[in-house]
Amino acid sequence: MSEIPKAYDPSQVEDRWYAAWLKQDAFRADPARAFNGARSSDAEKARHRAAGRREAYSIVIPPPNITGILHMGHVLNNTIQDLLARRKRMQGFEVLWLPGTDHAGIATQTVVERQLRKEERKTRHEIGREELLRRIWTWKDRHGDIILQQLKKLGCSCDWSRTVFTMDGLDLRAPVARINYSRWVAHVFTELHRQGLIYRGRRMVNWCVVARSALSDEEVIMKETRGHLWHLRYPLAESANGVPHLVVATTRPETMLGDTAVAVHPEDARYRALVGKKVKLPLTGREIPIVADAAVDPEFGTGCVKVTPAHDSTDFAIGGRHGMEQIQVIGFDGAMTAAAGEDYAGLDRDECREKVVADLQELGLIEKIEDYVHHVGYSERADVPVEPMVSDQWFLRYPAVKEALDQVLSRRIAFRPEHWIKVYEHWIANLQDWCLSRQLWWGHRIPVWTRPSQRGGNPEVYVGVTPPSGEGWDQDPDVLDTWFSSWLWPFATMVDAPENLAAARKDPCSTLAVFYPTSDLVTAPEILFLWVARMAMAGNAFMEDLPFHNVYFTGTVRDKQGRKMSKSLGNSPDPLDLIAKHGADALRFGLMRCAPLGLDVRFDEQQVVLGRNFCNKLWNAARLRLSQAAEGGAGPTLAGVSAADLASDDRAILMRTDQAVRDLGALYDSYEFNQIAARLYELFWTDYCDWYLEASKAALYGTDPARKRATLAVMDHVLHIILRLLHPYTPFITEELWHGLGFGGEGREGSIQFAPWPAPMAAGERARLGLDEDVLRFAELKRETVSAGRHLKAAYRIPSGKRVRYGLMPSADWPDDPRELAALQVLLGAEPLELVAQPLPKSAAAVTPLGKLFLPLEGLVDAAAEAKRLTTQIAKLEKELHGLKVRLADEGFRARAPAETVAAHEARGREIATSIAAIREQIATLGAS
RNA sequence: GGGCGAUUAGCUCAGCGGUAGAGCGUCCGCCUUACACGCGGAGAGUCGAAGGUUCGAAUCCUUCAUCGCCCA
Repeated sequence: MSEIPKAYDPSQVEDRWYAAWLKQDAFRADPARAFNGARSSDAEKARHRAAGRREAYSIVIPPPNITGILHMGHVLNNTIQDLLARRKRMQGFEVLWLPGTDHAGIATQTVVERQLRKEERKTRHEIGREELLRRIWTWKDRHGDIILQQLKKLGCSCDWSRTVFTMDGLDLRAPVARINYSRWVAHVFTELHRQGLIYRGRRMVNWCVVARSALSDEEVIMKETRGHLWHLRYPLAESANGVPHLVVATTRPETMLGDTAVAVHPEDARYRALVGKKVKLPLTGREIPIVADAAVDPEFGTGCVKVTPAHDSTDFAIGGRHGMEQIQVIGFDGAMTAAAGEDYAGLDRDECREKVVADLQELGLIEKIEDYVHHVGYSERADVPVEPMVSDQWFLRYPAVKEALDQVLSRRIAFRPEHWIKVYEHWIANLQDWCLSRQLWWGHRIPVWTRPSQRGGNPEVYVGVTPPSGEGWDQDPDVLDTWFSSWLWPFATMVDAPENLAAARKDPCSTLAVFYPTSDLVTAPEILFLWVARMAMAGNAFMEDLPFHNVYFTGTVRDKQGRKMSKSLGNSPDPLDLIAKHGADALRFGLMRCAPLGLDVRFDEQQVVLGRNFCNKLWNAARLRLSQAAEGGAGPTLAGVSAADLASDDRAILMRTDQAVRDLGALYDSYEFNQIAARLYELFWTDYCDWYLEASKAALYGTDPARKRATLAVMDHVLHIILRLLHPYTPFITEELWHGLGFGGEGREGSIQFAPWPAPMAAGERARLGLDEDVLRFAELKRETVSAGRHLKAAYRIPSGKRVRYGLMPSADWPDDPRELAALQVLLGAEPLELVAQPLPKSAAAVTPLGKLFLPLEGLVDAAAEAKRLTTQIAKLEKELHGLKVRLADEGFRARAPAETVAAHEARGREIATSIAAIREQIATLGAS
């Protein structure tokens, strides 16, 4: 015993086991020994099973971005995936958890460009496209899989041999990729283009001036912003009815330099007479028309709005309807263009705003400035205001929209929690075409080539997976949105290249045939549109099937005060620090314990401490068992144990364990991971440690070898189950103890990872061991009795550990069984516990379900205090009794409530009345003692 | 402005029609031969507010309030 440390030290255990698991190839998924359950009839399943094949279970990881480092959101997300995967492995499934990373176009290119600027004071244009890409690949070599290494510290059981990167196939230094992911991206583009769903258009798009690229609508975050509403005076070019000027209200005065009109609502009587006339645009001298357009909201400002077709999407539409010119005054870099006029050209858009306002003010053309709260779109990555900009881009009309919607509405794709269905439905109903092109270099280059036509006219266009033959072709310089590669993730990670899709489908042992569709997807709701919805469409469009059966949406991990974790707040703990301090098991268990389905997670390091304490408790429960090893039984089996060998505590823990096994099944079915953790905690800590182990000490330290043998058999049986139930949550310590307790064996087969998931006990076995409801009922009476007895000690300030004499005057429920007396004695810390026929004199007493309990105090008993204590108890009981009586006296209740309820109330009433009588009796005897 | 979610003990959450629960924190007592990362005991809630349905509501319905998220 002494060689096993008292406190559990995870640092000695976790890395060792992770390395062992990798060596055993424990996480490798082999399609050859599996079959696709979702696509098999019952008869086929039976045939597969007979051939020794396992049902497949698969998860694809939401690929973290190569610039990322592990944060609490990843820990939550990946712990959930890991515990799903581990449980399925134990349930006998062939599990594929497929890992990988995504190339994060904007983020990655930004990181490397920043480095370039800092270290060499160069821009990407100075070093050129090829050199920049070379440098990003080098950067990726160094940093790209940091996060995957971190997931290993967390214990994630991914099949690392299948790791995919969304730009696999593009690295010129490694031309042969296991999965040519990039070829898939080009293939899908080409195919959708062929179907006419991808087109090129000149449109108003969201422009990020930092990335100098277009963004999709989903990459724009609307932020509430305190700004101003500037009311500008635009003088009329020729006076009309004595009106000197119009007042237009705007949140962006700098755009006035690009105004091409003033617009009013056609029904607006105030301005009807002015439509068709002109105003003189201040600062530019240009004359621009006053037009009528229904898009104008007469309630906004003065009802007159300035129209800037090149810099506002509503104005773009108005401009289109009225054939207006688009004057681009803000450049793609965010600085004012020459078209803004020589006073403003070259200024940053923010500086320009200040100057325009100052200049107008000087001219007396600002009517007023109001504070104004409005919503401004920000670039998700660069966190700067997005500039609406007209440019030529590639767009996609989404494919398979109907299928993707129907599958979610019909629950064929089940969302958990379900309320995300409505959000999904709403988004689908309001779909806008997806702007696919990005003006970046890092990513999948758009597979479109053009060359000038030989005979003049429109240039030739070629779209294809491989470059066209012939001379003079130029490839589109832009790359595709990163999400345009991510949306293929569930299947493109499973087939080496699109041209082999048909073969993969036909081969029943291919990864795709076995593992697609995937089973569960675990992700954050923030990417419901960016990723989940689009995967559903891509799956249907290219696999003619949904990509996953279940989608679990995690909550957001927040700090104790409910704030989102962020770098700037510094409130985001480093998970690796937490692992170093408390262990990965502790982090996993602690986090899962406080992460409810459908709610955000309030995280605090205290939760991890709780996890650590739990692991330590587990460690010590195993130590207790090992300290008894010399007299150990025949391993984790109850086969040699008969009902007669078992005391009520043995039966109770067997039943509670069995009940937990059943409860956990239902909780896993409903993805209530925090409840699972709580249930495990209760079973192990409360039921097993606090009650069973304490009671079992009567047998362990007693003199009856048969009792001791039976007790050890029960301990082994229960520990054997508890370790397996806990393994998905705390994989490392359970593996360590599995072997420490001698349950495991050599190699992969001896690992707890492949030990069968505990099954509910068969009815026959329950009957054989005498496990029935009466056992639990009696156990409850015993708990109440013990609590009452301990309370007596505490009430008289007797240290709980001090062994003192107790007397029990048993009630009718007391079984005539010396084993019960021995257990009760240990649980009470009594020495001795005597059965008595008369009240013990000079005693404090408690009325318990199993009898009157006396604690002799040899003159220490304070009759007044004792009377007060007992009277308080009576008051409590009487209050409850009163409530019951009122209800029972109610005719409506008697007439309408179910008979069992009435009976239960009556029974409880009798019970209370009996207790009250007994306590009164005790008070009456106080004076005599 | 539209939609969704939350509101239960100091904190984090269970309970979702029949006597208000857990963990943590607090207080008191204990180094009781597995564990002080522990053990025993105690105190603590008019279940956000107001109506309604019901014999009975934390639980179902309506309205409102506050907070959060998504979409405009």
